[in-house]
Amino acid sequence: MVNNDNNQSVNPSKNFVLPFILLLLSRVSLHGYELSQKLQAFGFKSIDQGNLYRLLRKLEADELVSSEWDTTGNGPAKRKYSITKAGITYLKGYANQLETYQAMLDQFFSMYSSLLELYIPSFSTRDSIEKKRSEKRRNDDGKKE
Amino acid sequence: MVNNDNNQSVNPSKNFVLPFILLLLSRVSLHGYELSQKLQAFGFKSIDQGNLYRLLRKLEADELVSSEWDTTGNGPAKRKYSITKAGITYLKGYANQLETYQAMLDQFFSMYSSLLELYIPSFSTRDSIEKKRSEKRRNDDGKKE
DNA sequence: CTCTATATGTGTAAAATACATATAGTTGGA
DNA sequence: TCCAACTATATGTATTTTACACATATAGAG
Repeated sequence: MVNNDNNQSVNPSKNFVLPFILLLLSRVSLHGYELSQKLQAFGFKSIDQGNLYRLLRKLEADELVSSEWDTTGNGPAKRKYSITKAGITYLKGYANQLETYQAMLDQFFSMYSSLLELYIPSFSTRDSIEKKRSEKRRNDDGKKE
Repeated sequence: MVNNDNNQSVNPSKNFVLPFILLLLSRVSLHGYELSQKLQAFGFKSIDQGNLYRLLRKLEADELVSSEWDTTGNGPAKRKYSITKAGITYLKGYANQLETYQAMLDQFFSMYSSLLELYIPSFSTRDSIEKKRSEKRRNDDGKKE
């Protein structure tokens, strides 16, 4: 059922990996094990193989993705997953939720940074990370204009 | 026990509200119901009253916060919570985790935006929000320099 | 017969959530 | 003054979901 209601709370932990899967599939069709690799690149360290395949089957049952067998190439047939129109709609909805969540994190770190600056002596690690982030933002902005 | 190990995964859902509580208390001591209100302002829509007080008691048992009775003012005595040194340390650790998470969200939206631009016709809402965010970032960066 | 790839069963612990109930002091009105 | 309503904190309990882990199964390709 994958949570098709509108009661998504501010906490995105209900299948957090799901929007990333849909996002990846929205760009290009992928097999299960390819997805597993891409998700690791996203920062998901340990995706259980069995649970990933199970989730994909559920997504297909919910018609958020579709699949067809890919018999080209070596080895056994691979199930190639693609996103559906409903999947894109769902992805959009999930993205809106994540946006709220991202805003909360921004707010958190805004307060957190000033806290460190004011009250806590040694915060070099956090400071350097925040600096990197600012630089990345400038680059991102630059690309857009 | 509040999760004092180092096995925090990339998914921050284990008591997501907790770092926000610690952050709020790191600035000023607060009563339970004040916290409840501030958390709502942060974006937490529904904090169960009983569970919040229960969490605060647990945080005190774990010595991440301390409390004393505040008998000034009207109404019954209020328990005034303050963060402890261990609480600040814990907050720092949690902030590092949230940072990883924030980076994932940034990556997500970076891909998501370009996806919308390339493949999906009407995305004005999302676009305007992303524009606002970019502007905010520029302002934030400006303040730092 | 081993490797790759997909698939499903099962169990457990933690987490999220909800609702009920309890205690006790404060306040305002009949 | 008594009582009801309100504020504030506190704890019990139940349910469902989530996360995670591990085992096992099928089946084609080489």
